[in-house]
Amino acid sequence: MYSIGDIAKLMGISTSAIRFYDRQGLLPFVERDKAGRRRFKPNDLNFIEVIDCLKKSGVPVKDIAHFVGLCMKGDGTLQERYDYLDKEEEMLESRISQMQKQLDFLRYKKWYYKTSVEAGTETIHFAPGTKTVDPKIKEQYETELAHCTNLRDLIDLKQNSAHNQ
Amino acid sequence: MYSIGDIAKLMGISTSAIRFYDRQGLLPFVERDKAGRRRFKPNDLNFIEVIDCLKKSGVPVKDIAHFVGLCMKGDGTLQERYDYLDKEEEMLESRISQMQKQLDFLRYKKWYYKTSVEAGTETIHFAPGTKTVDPKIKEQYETELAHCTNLRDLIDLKQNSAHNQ
DNA sequence: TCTTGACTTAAACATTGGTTTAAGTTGTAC
DNA sequence: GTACAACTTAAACCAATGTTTAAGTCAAGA
Repeated sequence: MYSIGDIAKLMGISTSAIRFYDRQGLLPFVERDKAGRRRFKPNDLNFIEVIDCLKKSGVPVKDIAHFVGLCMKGDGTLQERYDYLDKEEEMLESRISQMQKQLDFLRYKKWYYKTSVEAGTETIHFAPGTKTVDPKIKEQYETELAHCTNLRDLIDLKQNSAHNQ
Repeated sequence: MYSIGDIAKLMGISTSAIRFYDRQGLLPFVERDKAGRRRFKPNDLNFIEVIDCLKKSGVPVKDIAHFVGLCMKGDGTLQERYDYLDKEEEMLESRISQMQKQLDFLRYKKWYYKTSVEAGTETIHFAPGTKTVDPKIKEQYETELAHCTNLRDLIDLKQNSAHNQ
């Protein structure tokens, strides 16, 4: 049996967050001792793990409460629970590939600033005679990316770290 | 030149969101026509792209405003801007690997429910004589995962989709 | 017995990220 | 010249996700 404090430490969250989740219907399975204190059973950790996973996946509390509600209803909702997780799997996959896209763009911008720092000015990327970025700069990055074997060589700036000594 | 409505369509967000970002200091580079309306220059799209990328990466508006502030200060902040993006790259990488972990767990749970649906009951995963999940079930999944060639065979439920016809 | 620490609740508060509303301005098309 | 659509602002409002506060309960140890 675990207290709310034990679970808080275990999950790396605050006790007030756990009470909040309880209010929102995420923890209907938690029992109480005769003083009214929450007592988590070992099996409750299986629920906690799923809740934690869904939270970290960016699923809203309300949606998680719906899933937990299905779990409490017994074997009649197994298919529904599978379908729910199937949908969340798809959402998570698409969120990950979205973030991978953003990461690719961020790396282009790192290259943009690495080369700017090396040149001492951003103007090396400007179209001749303007103060605006040359539209072809990104293509240039993509060409360099396609021909390079080590991404880090392309985008990581080797700091001449004399530090402040 | 683009109006606020053009940009809204382009980015797939509302005009009120754009005005909110402006209030928060994300768009100090936007000019106005003599009637006070925002006029986005083609070069502004480079800023918009970065802002959009950082937003989609989960960076708070305040932090993005700080980066945009650096951009407005000219070549003196190039190193700082690089360092900022470098930090965001790391954060994004760690967020992606976090989500990948959650995805792996979600797939275990899909397997758990796929096999439950096929058996008609969740009790197949319970420890003998109890109403609680057998602690060894996850190991069993991991063994099956290690030996399987196609993840989808392991976790996807083939619906006997007679549908409702 | 008394104190201490961990728990309980309800209700107020805080923050982030916007949306909505109300009132007004402008350029264009009829 | 008048209507319309698209813009402007400030301020109010909203939902999600907790945190904080105030007042109280309880078990264990000195």
